[in-house]
Amino acid sequence: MASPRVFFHIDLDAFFASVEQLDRPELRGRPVVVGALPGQRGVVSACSYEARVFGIRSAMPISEAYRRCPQAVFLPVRMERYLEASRRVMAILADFTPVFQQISVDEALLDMTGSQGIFGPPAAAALRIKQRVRAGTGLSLSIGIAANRLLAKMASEKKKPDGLCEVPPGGEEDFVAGLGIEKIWGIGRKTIARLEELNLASVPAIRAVPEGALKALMGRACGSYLFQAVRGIDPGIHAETARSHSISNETTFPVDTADAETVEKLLLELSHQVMFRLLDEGGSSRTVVIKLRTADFATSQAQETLPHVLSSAEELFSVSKRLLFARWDRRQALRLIGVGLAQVGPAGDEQGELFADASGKKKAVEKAVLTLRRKHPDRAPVKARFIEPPGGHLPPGRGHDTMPDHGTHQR
DNA sequence: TCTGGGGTCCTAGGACCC
DNA sequence: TCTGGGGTCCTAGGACCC
Repeated sequence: MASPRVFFHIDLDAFFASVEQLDRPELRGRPVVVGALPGQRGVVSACSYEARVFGIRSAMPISEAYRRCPQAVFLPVRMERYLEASRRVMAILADFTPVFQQISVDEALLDMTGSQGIFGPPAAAALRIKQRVRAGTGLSLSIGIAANRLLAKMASEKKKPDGLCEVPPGGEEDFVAGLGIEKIWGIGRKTIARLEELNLASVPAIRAVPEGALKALMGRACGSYLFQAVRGIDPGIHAETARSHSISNETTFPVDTADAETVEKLLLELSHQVMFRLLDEGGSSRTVVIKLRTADFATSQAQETLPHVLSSAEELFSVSKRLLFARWDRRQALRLIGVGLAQVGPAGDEQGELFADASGKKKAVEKAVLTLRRKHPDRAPVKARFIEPPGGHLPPGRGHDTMPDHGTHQR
């Protein structure tokens, strides 16, 4: 007979802000907001619990955060540092089980099924994890324990910060019944609004609806998801199976622009960033995606699948440029542009062949650029024709290369 | 409130093939 | 000339999460 499964969901508390407070003791006990700086376009990436007292939250516009608490310490995102701290925490967590899934910079899922013989009851193991992470890194975290990933995830939310919450075996339905629907993972603003319209804005109300009716009202996938989630059944969040994925980089202009050359320059840089990441992970893709957001915040995407695998940043640039300029109504200023690759899979033989002949040279150039970027991550590659004559200057705000930002919520 | 950046999964319609 | 049903690939958009 199989023993009941035991999952731990680990969530680092106010992660980015906690790392800043760790590095700078004078910030401890003070409201700290990590993200855009006041005056810039952007949002809160993470904030300390002291800042939350003022109503500051992740994803809030920075202007709003400043209005609520001008005396807070506003800091830029130092992703390299957070990634380093994250790696140290994850290494400790991985010591506790071979079945370990990192979900984001500040979250992990541990399958602790059958670990009782080594660590004792789940709660005792969880306390050991918290102690070891605190001793090893100075960071605090919250742990949710349950029989599946969905419940473990919702449990870790419940007692933050520095919390421990266990859903006892058999207590699954009661646990979910005690939650507001906004606490259920996967149910966001739009779904709540729709459920309210239908007078179904509570767990018991949703439970009373048969699965078929729920699917008819909310759509097949959403209905089926809701039916299971309100009963504490994991509909399959965070599957382990590796699938094709996507890689993208996007940037909001400091000021909206309708200048083609400015747009093109950024597009070139984004193409390099994306291709760099593709080569770095040894992936390949045939599908180019561009994204644009106009001054009125309307956002759209266009994509094109090529008959062959992308072979260079130059090619990515030329395809994305064609797509973007076909989409862009030049009377409208742009707020943001993005470049991405979809359906990224492992690089196969087709790529080897491709690089072996015609594009071998390009690939060599690409590799050289990659190496350069590793050595000088602060410098963006610029095409010769974009380099300004002596005395000229590079466009503002585009002079540096950023690591991908891994999110906002409750860091 | 004047709204970042990086992702995932789902849907619906059209093209094309058998 | 009008008619199937199923499958795959592609595109655009939407919801959600960190």
